[in-house]
Amino acid sequence: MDKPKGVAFLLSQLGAYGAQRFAERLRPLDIEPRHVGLLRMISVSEGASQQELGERMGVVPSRMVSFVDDLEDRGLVERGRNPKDRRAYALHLTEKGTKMLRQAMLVSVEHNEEICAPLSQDERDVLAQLLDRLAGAHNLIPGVHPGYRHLR
Amino acid sequence: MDKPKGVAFLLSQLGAYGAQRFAERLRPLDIEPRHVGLLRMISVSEGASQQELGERMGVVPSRMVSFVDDLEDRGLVERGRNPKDRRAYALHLTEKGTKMLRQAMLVSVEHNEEICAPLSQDERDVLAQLLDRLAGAHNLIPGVHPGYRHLR
DNA sequence: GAGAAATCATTCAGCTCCTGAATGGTTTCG
DNA sequence: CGAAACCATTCAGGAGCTGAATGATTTCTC
Repeated sequence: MDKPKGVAFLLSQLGAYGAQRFAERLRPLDIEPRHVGLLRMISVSEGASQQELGERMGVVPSRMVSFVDDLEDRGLVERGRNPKDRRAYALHLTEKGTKMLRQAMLVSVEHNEEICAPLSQDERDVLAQLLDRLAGAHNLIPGVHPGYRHLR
Repeated sequence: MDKPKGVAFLLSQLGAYGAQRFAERLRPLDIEPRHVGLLRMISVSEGASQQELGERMGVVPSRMVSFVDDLEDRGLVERGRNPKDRRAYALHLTEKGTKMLRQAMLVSVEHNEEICAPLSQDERDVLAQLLDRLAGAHNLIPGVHPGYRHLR
């Protein structure tokens, strides 16, 4: 009765489940998964404009506005002015934002541990390597995906 | 510079990407990924009620209504009356629905092939086995996940 | 250098999706 | 029989996404 499920199907299932669990784990920090990537992106690209970041993450400008609004409302990022170009902002993390990112990274590690728990260390390595190959071959960049309705 | 990405992160990325690609492949059939699971569920549970199916797939009754509406509008399923219980429907596929499911399964196989293309057959087997272990250990049932906003 | 074109951020209307609380008809329980 | 449980449905409310405008600024072009 149990047909062997395809890899693509399993990836969708596990990806969706993992994202959901990660969101739950982040709840005490009052942020969501999508915010973590943005925080991280800002931290490695201090002073970038919204559009620069949006491009790298595959997020259209109008969406970026509300993402950054979210983080600014929480006091995690600041929209600084760029003296070279007064149209664009120069985004950077506040102190609170830096701490928050650090917290979120810890949560992320815990979460990863939970997901991998059923596997031995060797198996995790094998899995990580295979997934990395797939991600590379399909040109996946670490970004914020547009919301999408999910799974069969 | 390239930190090794966690398994959980890769799963989310690949799951999201795969779901998106699958949706694109289904577009010519005028259905979406979520419909495929429902068609499949109905086909293996002929005459089940909406609530039965919803329970197995983790979908609340009010959502089920519109899912079934979608399929009924496309002429793929019929809401038959259950003579034993006139509150509940007895859902079953129309002939068109059966054909559609068959088509969708073909698309699904193609899609899986595309996702796995970068890997050798042996590697696919290893990957499938590891993912299956994870899915089992985390109690994932093949269902329609509630929509969720995705990825950092 | 002045006017035209491109660029950055923003707003907004319109759409889809999801949830939870009612509602009506039907069955089952006591 | 009357009360409670149950199936499907509707509906209002909220969240998220998109694409087309808009205003401010910069860059291009002659």
